[in-house]
Amino acid sequence: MQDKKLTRREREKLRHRRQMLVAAIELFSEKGYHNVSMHEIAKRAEFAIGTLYKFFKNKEDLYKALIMEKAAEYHRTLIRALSREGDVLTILKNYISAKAGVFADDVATLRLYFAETQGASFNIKAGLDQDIRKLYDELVEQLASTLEKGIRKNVLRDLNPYYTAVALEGITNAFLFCWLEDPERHSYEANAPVIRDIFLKGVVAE
Amino acid sequence: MQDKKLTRREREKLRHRRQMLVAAIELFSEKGYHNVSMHEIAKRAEFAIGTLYKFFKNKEDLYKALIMEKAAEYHRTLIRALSREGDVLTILKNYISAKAGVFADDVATLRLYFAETQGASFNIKAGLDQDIRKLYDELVEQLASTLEKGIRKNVLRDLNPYYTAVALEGITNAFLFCWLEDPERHSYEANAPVIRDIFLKGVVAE
Amino acid sequence: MQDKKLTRREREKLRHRRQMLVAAIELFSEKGYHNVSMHEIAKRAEFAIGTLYKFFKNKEDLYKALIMEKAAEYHRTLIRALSREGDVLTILKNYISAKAGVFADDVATLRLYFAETQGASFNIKAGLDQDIRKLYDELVEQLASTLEKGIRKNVLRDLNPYYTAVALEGITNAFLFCWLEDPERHSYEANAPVIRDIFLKGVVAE
Amino acid sequence: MQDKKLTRREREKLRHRRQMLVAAIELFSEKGYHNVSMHEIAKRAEFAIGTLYKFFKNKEDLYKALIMEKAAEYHRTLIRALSREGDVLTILKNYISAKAGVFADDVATLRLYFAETQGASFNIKAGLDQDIRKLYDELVEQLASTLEKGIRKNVLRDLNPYYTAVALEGITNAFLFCWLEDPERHSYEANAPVIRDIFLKGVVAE
DNA sequence: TATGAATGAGGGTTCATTCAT
DNA sequence: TATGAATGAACCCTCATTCAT
Repeated sequence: MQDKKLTRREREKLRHRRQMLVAAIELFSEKGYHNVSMHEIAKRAEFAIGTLYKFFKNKEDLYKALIMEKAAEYHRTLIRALSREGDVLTILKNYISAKAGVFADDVATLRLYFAETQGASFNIKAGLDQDIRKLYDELVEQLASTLEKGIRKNVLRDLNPYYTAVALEGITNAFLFCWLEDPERHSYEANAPVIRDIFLKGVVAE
Repeated sequence: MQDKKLTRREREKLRHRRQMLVAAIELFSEKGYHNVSMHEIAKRAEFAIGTLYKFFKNKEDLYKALIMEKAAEYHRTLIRALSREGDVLTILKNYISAKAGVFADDVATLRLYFAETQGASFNIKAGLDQDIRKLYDELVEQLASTLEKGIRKNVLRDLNPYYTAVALEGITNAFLFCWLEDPERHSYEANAPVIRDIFLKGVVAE
Repeated sequence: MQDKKLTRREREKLRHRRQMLVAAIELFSEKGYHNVSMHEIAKRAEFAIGTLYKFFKNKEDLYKALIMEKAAEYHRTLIRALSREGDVLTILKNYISAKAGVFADDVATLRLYFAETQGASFNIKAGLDQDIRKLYDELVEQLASTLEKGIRKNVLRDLNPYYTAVALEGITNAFLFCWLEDPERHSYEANAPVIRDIFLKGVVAE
Repeated sequence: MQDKKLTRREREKLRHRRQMLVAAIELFSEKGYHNVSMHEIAKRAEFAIGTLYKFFKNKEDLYKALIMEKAAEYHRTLIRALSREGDVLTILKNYISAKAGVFADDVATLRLYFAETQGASFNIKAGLDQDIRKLYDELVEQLASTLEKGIRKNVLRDLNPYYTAVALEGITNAFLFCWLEDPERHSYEANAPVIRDIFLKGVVAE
């Protein structure tokens, strides 16, 4: 966050690290973890292979760092959207919109995130699975507790909050996926109202 | 389909092929495409490596055959559910239930199917993506046209049929995924009513 | 031992294994474990690198197999020499001669054996050290017990049998080493009488 | 030798060099030449890698410097022991004792020295072999000439002086090796009388 | 036809060494 | 002079695929 107090050397190092991560995200997102070699990443980042290994212990480590940094940011944003003051319906609307924001200009990362969370990832890195799932579970719980609040206030119908959260996730991710597959045709932002329309109509009381 | 008219030789061959595919599904589903070797598959199927290659041109071919056979069956079942006579709401209810039926006792294949369709699969086999997506698109179109029928008959609200179909897919897949991750805790069948409740409430007119 | 009952395939496999070990011994002996690559060994043995790995799990495994096979043979021969019937002095003379026999036409292996046992080997393979040392310790114990017999019979002076065994090993190995360094100048066989002369004179009673 | 006339700068430099060599000896002795990296040595010596290379042209150079300095000291001590005035038997007794003195409190270096001289060292540095062997050969020659003197004076039996020297080296090294492997159990100093007993009994006249 | 030994390209990783600061 | 980031050759090993039997 605060690069200010770093020496020039340290700032350079951080910049280099970021360059490597950018190259890696691009390649992993284009071709998938197993179809990208460390040499390829190094080349794209314009560093020698040895330099790459100075920054990341090994390929799995690099991948994990990359995924976890992005996932943490994503979840932080969404948790924040759910934590804001206000009535439940507004919070849910904001939440639906916020989902687009995080990856707005970063389809590559979204692809990776989906590959990891939706696609029955196969333990690329032992532990990554667990770590990322923990984040995801936290998010769903938070969403469920928001929904529960709405139910208690009779704003929402009396549905199982957990499964309602799952349903909302399902819908929003489906639209994100549409956008991912063909960003020209399917704008997530433009479709957010559709999501709200269907989902909220399905869950609000009365 | 019709093993009857085949010679014993041909029947044997088909049986062997099936044995290989079963071994492959198990392994791919446990460990993912890139973490399974052809030798491993051959061994599990109790054939020599050379024999495996007599049946499948290469690893990608084997994988594609496997995925496409299952996907075709899956889509056939769902398309059939959508093609039945009857009122739209009943069709939709049946459709939601049918989704569970296909993979009822075959989590392994479901995992693979999800990895391939939800998880931003990375062109394991050039072309597989296209082929499977074509099936999927057909399904969504068919679903959309069913919904459209409902809209025309004023059974459903006037929503964009395509995106409504996307939303339904999103919800049902989310529940399938829950089941996949923890079959003990999250029975898809038991949750089908929740899906209907939320989704149909969201889309039916009045 | 008994190749007779093996199929042709199996005999071929054994022959190939032997060819690989021969290539490996030559190279390791010329340049040392760390200065020889698996590719080099494969090339010298006229096999592809992958074939080498079909026979040996990894480089350490190959090395260990090689060393242990030779060491076992060496120790078997010497133990046999010590186990023969007869008076102690004859046994010792035979033992001294036998030391040459094993490596008579295989300087390469002797070099490796010395590197491993005399040269403070640095655990090329965890466990190799232990395994080979166990063999060596057995040998020294056996030698010590032979000497002890001689002492009890008053054929030898009353010396500590273990350290006397160590001394004999030291002398014989020193001569083997001479031969190893310059086989033309220092024949072990020709020098065996010198060893007997000095050592036996030093230890016999009277 | 003479640090006195050196400037502070030069004295510092020498101290640094010594620190590096100490770190290197420890590591090489623990793990062997090939299992120690230059970075490791630099770190242990608490210098930057670049600084290490200011002092030693490369890894081989560092190793050679280290080995040769120790070897030179060792041989100097032994040659001195052989050069003293006095009767041959006393000289030999002193020589046997002196062998322990050099490495008395430096097992690390002894390990390296043995790895290099007994263990069929594999030309870690082209030339090191030759250089160290030259020292060794000088020592054996000197020892042989001492023995020859004894033979001429009829103090020793009429044996080949060179091979007798080889035998003495063999015995003493075997005991040093015992001590090296298990310093608790096998004290070289305590065993020196055994060596003298066996060896001298074997070589003295009458 | 079924077999499995053999192949070798290619990938992950290490580490001695250099050089700009 | 001391530093340590950067380099890239070279190594170990895997595995999809072929082909003689």
